[in-house]
Amino acid sequence: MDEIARTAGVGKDTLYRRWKSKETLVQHLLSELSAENAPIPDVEDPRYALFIFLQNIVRLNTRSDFGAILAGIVGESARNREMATAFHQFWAERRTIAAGLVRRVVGPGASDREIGQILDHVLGPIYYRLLLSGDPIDDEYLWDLIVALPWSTGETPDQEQPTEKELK
Amino acid sequence: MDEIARTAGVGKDTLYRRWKSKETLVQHLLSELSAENAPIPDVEDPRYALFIFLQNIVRLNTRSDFGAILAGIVGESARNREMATAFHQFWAERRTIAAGLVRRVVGPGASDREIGQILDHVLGPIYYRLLLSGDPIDDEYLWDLIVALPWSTGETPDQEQPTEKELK
DNA sequence: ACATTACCATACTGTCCCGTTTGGTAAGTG
DNA sequence: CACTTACCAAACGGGACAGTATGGTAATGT
Repeated sequence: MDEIARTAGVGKDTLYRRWKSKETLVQHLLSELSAENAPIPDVEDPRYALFIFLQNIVRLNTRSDFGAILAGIVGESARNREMATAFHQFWAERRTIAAGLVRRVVGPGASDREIGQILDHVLGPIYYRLLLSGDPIDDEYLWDLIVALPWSTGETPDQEQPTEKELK
Repeated sequence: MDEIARTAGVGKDTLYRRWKSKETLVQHLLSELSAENAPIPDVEDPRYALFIFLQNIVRLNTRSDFGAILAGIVGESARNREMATAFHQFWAERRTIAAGLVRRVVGPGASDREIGQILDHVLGPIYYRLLLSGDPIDDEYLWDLIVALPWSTGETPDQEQPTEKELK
């Protein structure tokens, strides 16, 4: 808090006038950063859109302080009940966003439960590597995740990956 | 620390005589608890063995303080470099154990990279729910994870799940 | 019997950090 | 000008926690 106020050139007073507690601030911060740095890609191909989305998530977690913040919240949620609920609510928001992308990939026939499972299959390994094992995540890994989606539409996807240039 | 000493009926003095710092204690604790509460199941059926293994992981994280400890370490690893390396090493150990179980499921033909990916597919969703989304994990969910293994041997597994009684 | 050692329990120190309070400053309003 | 409002900065209070120090107790060794 002190550091946030200092680096923001703002009084802690002002922070607490805008947000009721540290938890609400963090929750707002997570949603804001996520929406800004990992938005819904404006791409027509469903799989490619999902790929870019995942790529942005990885970039956000590895190239900025977001990953460290996230890890810190995980630890704090273990002891702080309010923080835990705020954290879970954040993930619920993010999941609905990602669910739209996934549904475009697997088709509208999938049930909510199926969509949820697919989300776990896509996001789980990513955050498992980011937060726990520490193994690196490259584009090929992300693409394999998408290709391996169990409920993918039957058409065999071409394994070719988009070049770095296309991402921008 | 105070709580550990108190619940253990031991003086904090003694704790610090046996372990140099809190970090070393926690590291020892992780390996010990994992090996003790999530061992390699002595079951002949590979999928069932993997199922029990995952079930023990979930139980360890939800029914004891292990989950909270784990989350705390995640947070601390974000700022403590030594803790991060020790943490990653812990996961490497655990992965090799789980890799043996997975290899029994998918057959000896799988490469190390494939095994690694499968491990991510199995463990990722579990820890994603445990640490991040907070969604509950029941036996059906675990079984679906195993059934969905992309490199499973061709035989279609029967969806029937083992009863609670068989677990002991 | 005496010294040493191991040990539990508790108190203590230093640190960190959330949230509040206070003092001082500048802008806007009547 | 008087008054309110918003704001930064710093200090403060309180609680949590890691690690150390101290006192007392029991066992062991000589």
